Amino acid sequence: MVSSIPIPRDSEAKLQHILRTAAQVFAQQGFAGASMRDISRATRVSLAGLYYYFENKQHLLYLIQNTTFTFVLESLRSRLHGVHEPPERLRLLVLNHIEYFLSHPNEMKVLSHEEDALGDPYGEKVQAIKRRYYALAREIFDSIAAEGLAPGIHPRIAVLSLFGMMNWTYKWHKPGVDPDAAELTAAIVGLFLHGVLPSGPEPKHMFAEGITAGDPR
Amino acid sequence: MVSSIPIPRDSEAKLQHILRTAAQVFAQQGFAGASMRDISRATRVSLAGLYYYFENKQHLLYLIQNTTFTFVLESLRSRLHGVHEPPERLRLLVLNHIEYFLSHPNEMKVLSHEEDALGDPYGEKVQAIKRRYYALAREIFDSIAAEGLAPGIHPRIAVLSLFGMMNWTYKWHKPGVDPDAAELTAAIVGLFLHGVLPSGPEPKHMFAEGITAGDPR
DNA sequence: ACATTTGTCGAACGAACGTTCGAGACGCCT
DNA sequence: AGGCGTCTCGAACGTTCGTTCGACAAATGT
Repeated sequence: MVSSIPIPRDSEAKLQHILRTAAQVFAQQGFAGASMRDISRATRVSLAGLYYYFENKQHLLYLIQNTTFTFVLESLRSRLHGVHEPPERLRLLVLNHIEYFLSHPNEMKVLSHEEDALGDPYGEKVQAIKRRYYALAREIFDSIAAEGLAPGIHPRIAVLSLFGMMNWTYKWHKPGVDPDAAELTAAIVGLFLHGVLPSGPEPKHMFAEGITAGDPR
Repeated sequence: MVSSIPIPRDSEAKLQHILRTAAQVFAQQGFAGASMRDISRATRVSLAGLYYYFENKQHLLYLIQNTTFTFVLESLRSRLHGVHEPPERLRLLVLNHIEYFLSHPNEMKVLSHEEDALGDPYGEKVQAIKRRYYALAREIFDSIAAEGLAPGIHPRIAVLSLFGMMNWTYKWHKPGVDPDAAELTAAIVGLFLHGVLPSGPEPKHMFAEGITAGDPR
């Protein structure tokens, strides 16, 4: 199903309308699976008219990915400004990511799902932003790790696993059923820092091998 | 790049050859982005000849997903047989998943990436296996949670985050550079159960072993 | 008033798509 | 030898693909 918002007159606004709608189509059908005619139909812009706003189909995908990724990255930067406590910076990273994911699911799905779909005039530019984003996350993680890290944790694996948790949400999160951004952020940060097991001051009896808990059914 | 293994004579073996090679093509170009002619070229089977082995393109994708998923699920079942300690069962779940991921990256990428690409004669069947797989994971998690859980953890989110960590690996894991299945499994299980921060009685001065792991990238 | 820029689109292009058809080659039974 | 499944494929079908072209209306500048 496709939105039927009246098309704005202004040109810049119309481009934004096309990007939003195209993101929806790409999210539903995939980049290769969606045709320019599908996008023409969804946007109510004629097939030829679309090419006034971008050079070709790949360029359209690039515009979606670039504006989305740039916004997420800049939004994170501004949120981090003036915050120096490493755990809070981590929380802001996850919150920023998840909030955008839940409020712009189409764009984020396109960003996650069509990572390799972009050829190499455009592909390299998106990769560059991605690397800056990862580097920032890695920086935040390292400053947390400086205060002490669980033994045997590779930083690279830890950070990529965190991205795995965050980016996978688009496959399962149902708005209204699953928790909202704040709660989901708390869950993921908690899981990432402390895991699912209680790690408090009293570890009770560390799990002895022999214990067989009752089968849940 | 595409393999050039001599084509086997036996028919069942040739089907397997087609499934393996097609998985490679789908992994590289996506399901919608790969044409039957691409698969014909990669398998060295004529375009028309392919249709002796399956009804249409969707059916081909179904065969790949179904055989892969069935194998992973059955392989896990047999590994779990006779093992009753919840933590070890969790470890086997992750190990089985990661091992198959690293040894059959094309098939697993197709499984993760083309989840919705299947129309509804076939789609429902794959979904059914996926639900059984998730239910098994959820069962294992619940038996772990029965021994005590960190406060504020939703079981559904925890399990899906675990899948997120595991399934995201296909986006970043480089064989020979990143850790092998055993090590990656240990990292993910550790992360999932205890998080990245040192748990237990001594919160500080844990300068442990993970320090040298420079990020190759 | 007029020339120019900015948007918009119907119609068409050649190429590529998934699928089908009929014919033929091969091995195996009687 | 002859018939019969099994397997293979060149050639073609109709459809859809991304993209281009030229025409044209409305706004803008002078």
